[in-house]
Amino acid sequence: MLMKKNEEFVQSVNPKGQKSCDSFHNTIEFIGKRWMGIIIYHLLDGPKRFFELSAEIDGISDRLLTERLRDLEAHGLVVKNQSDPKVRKVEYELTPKGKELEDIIQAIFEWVKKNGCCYEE
Amino acid sequence: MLMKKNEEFVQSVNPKGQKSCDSFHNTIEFIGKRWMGIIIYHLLDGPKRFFELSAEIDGISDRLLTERLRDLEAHGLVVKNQSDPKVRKVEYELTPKGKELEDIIQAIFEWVKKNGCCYEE
DNA sequence: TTTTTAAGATTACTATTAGTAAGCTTGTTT
DNA sequence: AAACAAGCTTACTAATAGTAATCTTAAAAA
Repeated sequence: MLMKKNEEFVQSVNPKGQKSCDSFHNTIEFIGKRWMGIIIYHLLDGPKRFFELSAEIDGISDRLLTERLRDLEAHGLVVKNQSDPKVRKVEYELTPKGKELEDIIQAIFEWVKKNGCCYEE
Repeated sequence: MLMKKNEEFVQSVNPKGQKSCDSFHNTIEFIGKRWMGIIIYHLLDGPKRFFELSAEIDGISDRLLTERLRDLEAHGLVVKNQSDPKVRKVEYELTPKGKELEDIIQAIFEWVKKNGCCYEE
């Protein structure tokens, strides 16, 4: 599998026989949180205001948009820009680290392009 | 953003001004479900038995492993092989469609490699 | 000037999803 | 014959998500 392509990522095996891939695990679970991918996807366009994200992302609530943006901030993937605190203009922008998530989003796009949707309700 | 790289994916905008990207949305939410990525990652090694996945994936419960495998089956990403129904040997294997998820997993690996872990508790 | 509206949240509550633990069935090992 | 293992399923609790209402402050409208 991918380990062959990236020798650096050959996984060690712990005493229980489990692969130790905590940072991979943590990352995949973090960016896999509900709405996370879509938010990142929309931020790849450039900095956006809260209400813009809210309007563009169909179905997300203010509560979860706030929560996810705080998560992203806390992990250094997004910065919150509020030039003048007196003015209610807050912009959220991907950090360089956040922008590098584009490759992941791109890979998902490619998959969908080849394989179509995998999920319908 | 990525739309520039993939003209096919230029998004249309619906009357509410929302990007219409349902198959992308559905897919990202599906593969972003808790444990999904890790399960796919472990299946990229080749076909595996239930107890092997259970042992390799630190912290997953039988209940959710079953549930996720059923999800994956239902969406054609995994097939369940049980050569002889009298023998309790069940193997789960990625379909070609499932194997193509490797690029996504790979992209996450690359990100972690460059940027380190984004999440710790 | 008073009223209304909008941005960017927070709070309270319900519903859905995940985690924990036990149990079930059938075949194999001791 | 008893104990154990694979692959589930069930019942229950905890955590996360969804819905809706509310809040603050500033600017726009009346």
